[in-house]
Amino acid sequence: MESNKRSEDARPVTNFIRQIIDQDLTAGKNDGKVVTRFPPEPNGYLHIGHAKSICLNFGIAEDYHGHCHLRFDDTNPHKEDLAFVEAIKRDVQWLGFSWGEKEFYASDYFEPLHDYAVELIKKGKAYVCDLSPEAAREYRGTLTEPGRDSPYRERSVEENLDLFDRMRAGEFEDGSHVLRAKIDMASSNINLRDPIIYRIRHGVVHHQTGAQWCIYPMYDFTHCLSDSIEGITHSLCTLEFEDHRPLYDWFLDQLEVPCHPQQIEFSRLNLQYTVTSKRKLTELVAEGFVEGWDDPRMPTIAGLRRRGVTPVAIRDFCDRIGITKADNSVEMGLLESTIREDLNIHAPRRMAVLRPLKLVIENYPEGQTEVLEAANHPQDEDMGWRKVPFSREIYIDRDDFMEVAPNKKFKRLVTGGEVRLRNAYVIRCDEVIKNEQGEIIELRCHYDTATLGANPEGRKVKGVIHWVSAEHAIAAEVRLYDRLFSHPAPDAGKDGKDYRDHFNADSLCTLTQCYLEAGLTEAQPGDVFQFEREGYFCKDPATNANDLPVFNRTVSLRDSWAKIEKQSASR
RNA sequence: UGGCCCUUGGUGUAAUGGUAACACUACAGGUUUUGAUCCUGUCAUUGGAGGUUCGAGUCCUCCAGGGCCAGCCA
Repeated sequence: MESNKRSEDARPVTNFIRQIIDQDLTAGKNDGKVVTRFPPEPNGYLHIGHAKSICLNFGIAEDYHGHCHLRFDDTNPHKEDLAFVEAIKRDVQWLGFSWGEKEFYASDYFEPLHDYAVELIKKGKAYVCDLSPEAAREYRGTLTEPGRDSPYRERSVEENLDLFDRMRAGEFEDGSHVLRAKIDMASSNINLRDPIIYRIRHGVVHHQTGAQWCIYPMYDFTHCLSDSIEGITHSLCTLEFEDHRPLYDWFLDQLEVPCHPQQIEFSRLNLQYTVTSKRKLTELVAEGFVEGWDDPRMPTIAGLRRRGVTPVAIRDFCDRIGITKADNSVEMGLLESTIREDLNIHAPRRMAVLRPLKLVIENYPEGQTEVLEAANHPQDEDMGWRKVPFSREIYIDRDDFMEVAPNKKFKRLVTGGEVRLRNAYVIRCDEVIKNEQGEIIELRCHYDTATLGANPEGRKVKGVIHWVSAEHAIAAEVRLYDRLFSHPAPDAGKDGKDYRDHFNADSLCTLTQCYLEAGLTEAQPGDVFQFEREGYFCKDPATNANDLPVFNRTVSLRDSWAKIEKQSASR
């Protein structure tokens, strides 16, 4: 069983929110209880930015022996879907968090919410407004000019009660009436300029409440009251809700509520070369830039899972990025680093040739097969050993051979040179066979029989390359992924460009003629291996058009040779 | 030209008036049957200017830069 606890020597995770909670606890606030909530709207899949919030909320609940509620913020049936509810639950669970019995829906509270609205009306703090959306916008004013009072602002309590009843009863059309809080049309905070708390929505079937309602409460009204009803102590949300906090507090101050949770805001995650906006991810799916929400290029939890990223890596990543109020731009390298760290420890090693080049060992007997032993992990004996067939004809990667070494640092196979075949023998290349176009199609080599598990005498062989036996290898498709966008901040919106303009057309590279070590036949969907010298690869749930197994590259190995090549190329 | 918020190495964070710490990246070495892993070392006087203080990344003032807000979205 994998532990989701941080290692002993790691410094404990702390942040300004945990410090506030610590202070609240010492002050004896909330009877010493800590209750948080993760409140997704079921209108899309969860992404890495949500993971930050999930780890924060569930992490705090765990560490303070409290609870974290999973609450679906389902007040806008127009955009929401039961399929998203299910996907969200699967993803939170997969990340390793459990909400137990604490699964809620804002729609569970539609009746009490309605009663709170009535209470507000009775207190003269809310009114039904007949202004059209366009007129309302005009009355609202701008950032620099105050708004004007609605002509319907001074309706009597009785009239408001009657009108609100009739809104609920379905007497009015969409957009014709709204219920608004009566606060201050001149406030410098636009959220306080008599915000709408109920709107009319006919003809939509809500995934939880069906056709029961034709009026739906707005976020600001719903959220604070849902928090209060559930006894949330700390309501953690992202920075864009900072301006809403006065409204959050206003509703709770006006109404007879069970408790007054504290809203605390933190900055959302910005991850370079991708987008963490549900709207944009929705568009990428809808417009066919990717194959779905779980496309391995997507920063969604489902995409990362299909890519082979583990929950441990994601949680570690969330620990490392921290929680602050500062705008941030996290490098993809940090995520990759946490992925590699986890996979390096846990992924069994295999050999796979992605761009095959045939190699014949001339002094190896035809028809002979030898079964060699290979360690599943070079540093972890407990992961055991496997058997790898070796024969006269093998495949190596095209990149591992050059007729002439480009520089003295090149350690792979060259004409007349020697190299170690990983887990096998040292070979020497004697001859290069080319086709009519001059392309290398085959290598003729000799092997040194004395070099299995032993170094050759009198000489040093520096290079080690991987291989597979041609006769025994299994054919497969391998998909290599690169960053989704070619710009570190694709959604910055500067220079008049749309994030779509930065889409990386080379984000998917499909290799259809790969050969894998025979034992990989038994790989199950979701299994992750290290293909030595290449990277980490995850077996995809599906096969390709030719019914071949598919492996997705989770992340490449760190590649210092590529750096050397790049440096010498730029010189 | 309104209100709210933010600013510590390339990046993300820590330091809660007392020697600027950690991780990632980068660079330089070492080990290695993965150019991986692992190990060692190097890289910031905290946006700017004043002020308070024995002492300021931390407190105060001003300035600069950045973010968010004018959905019947959340």
